[in-house]
Amino acid sequence: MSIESNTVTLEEVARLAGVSTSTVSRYLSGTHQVSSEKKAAIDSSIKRLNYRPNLVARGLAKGRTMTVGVLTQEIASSFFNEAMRGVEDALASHNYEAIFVSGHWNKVEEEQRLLSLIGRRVDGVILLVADLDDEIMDRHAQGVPMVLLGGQSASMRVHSLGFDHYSGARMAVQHFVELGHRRIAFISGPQGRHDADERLRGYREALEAAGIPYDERLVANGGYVETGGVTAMNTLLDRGLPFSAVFAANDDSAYGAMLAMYRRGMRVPDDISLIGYDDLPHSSFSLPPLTSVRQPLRDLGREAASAVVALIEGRKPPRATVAMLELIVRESTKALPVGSN
Amino acid sequence: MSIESNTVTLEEVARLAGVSTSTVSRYLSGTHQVSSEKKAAIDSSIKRLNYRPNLVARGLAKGRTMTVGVLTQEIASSFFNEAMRGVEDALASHNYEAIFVSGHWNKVEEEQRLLSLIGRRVDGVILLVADLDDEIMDRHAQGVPMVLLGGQSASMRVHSLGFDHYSGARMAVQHFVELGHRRIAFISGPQGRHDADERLRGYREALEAAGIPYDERLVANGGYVETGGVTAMNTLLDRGLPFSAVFAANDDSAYGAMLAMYRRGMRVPDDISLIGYDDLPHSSFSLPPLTSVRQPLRDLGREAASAVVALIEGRKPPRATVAMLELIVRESTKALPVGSN
DNA sequence: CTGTTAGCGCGTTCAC
DNA sequence: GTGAACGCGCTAACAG
Repeated sequence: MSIESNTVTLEEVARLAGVSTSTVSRYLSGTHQVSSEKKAAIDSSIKRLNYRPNLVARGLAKGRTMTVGVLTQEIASSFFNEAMRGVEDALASHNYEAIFVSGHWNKVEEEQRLLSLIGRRVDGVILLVADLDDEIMDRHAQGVPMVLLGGQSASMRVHSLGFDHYSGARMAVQHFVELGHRRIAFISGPQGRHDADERLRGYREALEAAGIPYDERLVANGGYVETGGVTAMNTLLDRGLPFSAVFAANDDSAYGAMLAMYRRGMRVPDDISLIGYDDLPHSSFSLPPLTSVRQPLRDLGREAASAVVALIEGRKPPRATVAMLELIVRESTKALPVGSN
Repeated sequence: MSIESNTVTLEEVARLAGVSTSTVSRYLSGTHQVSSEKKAAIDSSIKRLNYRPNLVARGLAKGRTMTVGVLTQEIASSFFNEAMRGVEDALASHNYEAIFVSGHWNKVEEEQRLLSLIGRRVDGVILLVADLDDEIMDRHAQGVPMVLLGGQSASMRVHSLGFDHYSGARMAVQHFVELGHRRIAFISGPQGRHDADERLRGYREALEAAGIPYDERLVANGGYVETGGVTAMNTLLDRGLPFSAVFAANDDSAYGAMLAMYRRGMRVPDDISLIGYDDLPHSSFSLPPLTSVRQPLRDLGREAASAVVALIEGRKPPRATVAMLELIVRESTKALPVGSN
């Protein structure tokens, strides 16, 4: 029978075990040897009292909390899920723990949360696609090891782990080209956001590399969201220019595009081929299952975690092992019959 | 220019301002009046040193951390998103903050995370659909105010805020009945899980209420996941019994069902009508947009938060205001032509 | 109103 | 190996 109350302290454990608090502390942290008789006494004492170390006190005493804060946008988005898993995994293997807070795509809130994390004295911070200004990141990175995952900070203090959006976009377009498509439209993401701009650039340069002139009338903004995808697809279709393929800057806008086509009675890939980006879990189950560019989110999360830990421990973060982008080919793309177009 | 270092303490602020630490502390917490000259001195001192209170030390001193821990399953799932937002909102209005950790649907991990939260001395805990045994919840609820959102604990100590899965299921089936359907299949969730069982019960009793005999051959397990939905739908179809409508225990399995039909060239709702449960954000964009049962997740999250705060402050949690379930009718359901079936 | 003195629970010297 | 004493940064009595 364990005794109740959550306010059992190390001191009580020590008293019951007939030893000093230092001994208990040492035994718990495993830093020193402790005679086996005392070990036993302490063990049973801990069990009887149902003792749980007070992490707050420990944190204050050691000046380290063994936890890293993760600032995400929407704490629940399938996009972030994989990355967070990677972060948790890697952290756990280093005996650190992650706590999550969310910024809700709002700069002000984001900074608040970041400050709160720092106030909690987390040992490090991982910014999962932050929207923060470089200057702000830089300022706060003075106080705590910080890595930015999925972005590129100008600050020397923050360790950036970017995604290669440019190459991913090129892969997608190139796949269309290989299938014989030449009239390829693009549903872009939010202008001004680095990742969105890079994907657009990839689209343009892949076209160029294939000797296909860039035509801005074949580009419409989808803002990375489903409704935007619907609108963009309608815009594209209404402009009346022919195209046989569409590359959407992310899967969500691709879903929207599919819905727009569905409403018009058009079929993917028979009428138009479609490729998305991010390879969300759902993309295996859309109608039809969507061809998409997959980023090794989990691995990237792991790397981010390893990087903070390295930073925390005063080492320099390992060189990023270039994670491989992958085009997951499903059923939304189809070769263009020779001679058509 | 603010000075660097994150190790600025209250004491340094006090010294620079020429006052005692208590005065600074009091000014910061606003518990006592402080002369306006000192206020100014402290303010400028804080600014110059770029002081941030050490929340760890504060937590130790006060015995309260002003934070509640939220244990979720998949930290990033659209299902939990709304609920978490509600939790954050309500908590913020009470000056508490939320930190999230995830149990990954794994009992062992779940308990670990819970212990970690308690070790961090959070003032309260919200279990967002926990898988924990009643006994374990009960044990830990001794030490900290605990509310279970989306479940029903046998423990008197934990404040349960259940969802009304039963009624939701009845709503769905009843809608089918009103549309003239009588051969209604069901894709069930994981057997043994309370919510899944309740949805099944709702399905059965709604049938009964409509004078339709329950036929277990019209039920197949989808396990709440897409792949399960595919399998279940195939099973149902392969059994050869006629049915004109399918109620899936959640949206994910409904998506799977749609894919299975798509593969067979069947159309929703022309060949078969379909209703899901949870009304995930994506359901507005599936092909066709899915009719689904929506739970007021955000409101429930708010209630959970208000309940923990009440518990923490020694009040008794307000009586749950019965949140309304809603059937969101989209395009996956269709009336059966009179005389058919 | 404000300074002084004690802790909060734990890790960590420093002696033995 | 082990205990005593001190300190982490802050709040909370206790006296003015």
